[in-house]
Amino acid sequence: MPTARRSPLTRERVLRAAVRLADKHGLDALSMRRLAATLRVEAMSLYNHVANKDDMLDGIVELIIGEITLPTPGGDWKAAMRTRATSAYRVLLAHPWAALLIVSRMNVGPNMFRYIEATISTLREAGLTWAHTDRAWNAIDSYIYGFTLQLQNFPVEPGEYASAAASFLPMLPSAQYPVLHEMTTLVANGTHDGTHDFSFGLELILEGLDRMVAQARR
Amino acid sequence: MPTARRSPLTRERVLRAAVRLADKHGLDALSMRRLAATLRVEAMSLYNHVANKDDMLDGIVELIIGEITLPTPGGDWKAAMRTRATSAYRVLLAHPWAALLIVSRMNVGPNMFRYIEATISTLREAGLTWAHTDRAWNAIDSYIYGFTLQLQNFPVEPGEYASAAASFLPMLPSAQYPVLHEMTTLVANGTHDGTHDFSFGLELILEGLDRMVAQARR
DNA sequence: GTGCCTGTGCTTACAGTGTAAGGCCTTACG
DNA sequence: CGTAAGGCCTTACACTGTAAGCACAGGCAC
Repeated sequence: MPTARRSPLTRERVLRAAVRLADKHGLDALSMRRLAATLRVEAMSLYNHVANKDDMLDGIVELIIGEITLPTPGGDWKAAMRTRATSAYRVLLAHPWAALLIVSRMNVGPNMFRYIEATISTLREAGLTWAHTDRAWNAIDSYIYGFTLQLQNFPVEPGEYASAAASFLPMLPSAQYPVLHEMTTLVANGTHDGTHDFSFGLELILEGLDRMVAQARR
Repeated sequence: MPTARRSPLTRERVLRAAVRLADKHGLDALSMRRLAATLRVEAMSLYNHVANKDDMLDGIVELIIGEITLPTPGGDWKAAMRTRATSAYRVLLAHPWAALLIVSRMNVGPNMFRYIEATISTLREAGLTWAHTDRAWNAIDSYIYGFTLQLQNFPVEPGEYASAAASFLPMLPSAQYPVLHEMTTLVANGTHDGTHDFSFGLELILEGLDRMVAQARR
């Protein structure tokens, strides 16, 4: 008698389920037992498809790196890098666990390599030296990851900045923190919106690089 | 008969021991039981001085934030921000667990508030609007944390970049990753050192802000 | 002194973690 | 049909954070 056959586990299915679980319930909820449960399987069965938990985490990072739009070398390098950065930013927001994993482990995989290759070849074709390419790539990524992490760590929904600021004010006596107090008051007022702006710092960096390129051409 | 009295536990002593333990053996080794052991005490005794592990982690972040040199408002704002950034960078390197903790939790405490106050008042006195102050502060910190995390995550000691690059080369066939392959070859050669450079991106951001200030003055 | 309260450190216990070791059962192939 | 391989399972272990409650000390009021 054919028992109700479930489709067999694969590395792919395990990783996709892991991404779904982390997206929905956060990185802390992503334990081997819980992940197994979502696949209607016992924890140890996962180990037939991933070497261990670290391998699984590496796998889901690789998966979502593949979601980032690659910059295309050869055209407008600034636009390409902007596209890349905002795409990465969007992907990191869609998978709020990802930025932390990326910055806390070594990521080596085809998707990551493709991502790097597209990035540095774009910068090279823009006319940057090897040294500048390396540093530019690093500066942009530092900003992307740092910005995203700070944003996600900030436990206030956009649209609630004013009310959150108001509730923070009592902790910030103006005698000790005059400027911080004033800024918080302005946010509570609605005079200053206080929202984070990803493109601000990104453009600062891109424009700085642009000047470098222009200078090198002269 | 007076038993050998050990000095009593305090929050201060607990937190300092936690910093020492994390510095020496990493964040993963910082468990309540191990921390208690270094103080010759049982794990549960710690809970008389910290509310729980999260509270303890918040405490050690506050402690090391206090180690950062504050920027002094009023003088050369760019130099002040540079000093602040490099001091923060050095502190984060001295406590390799810190950056990850900072970007993965809300930090509220007097040291953190003082740090923010000094930062934004310096930027305000430089002539930036509230909006620009907020964004500038955020951009700089994003870069600091992102850069540090990427650096610490990169498991190669400075001085071993060349040999590490050489051992990576086989993973990077030039057919698929021509530019990445070439850059890695140059690092293996010693032609390009491949080291990370904190000040590169920092100066990009500071110069961008400088131009904003100049433009606003006109 | 006695009684009491408070605070500090301890023991025990529980639910949850990653994963090593090994057993069973289905499938594929000779 | 017999055998081998592999996927999934159970069991077990060492470790985690921390709740509950005990033991004992010091300080205070009387």
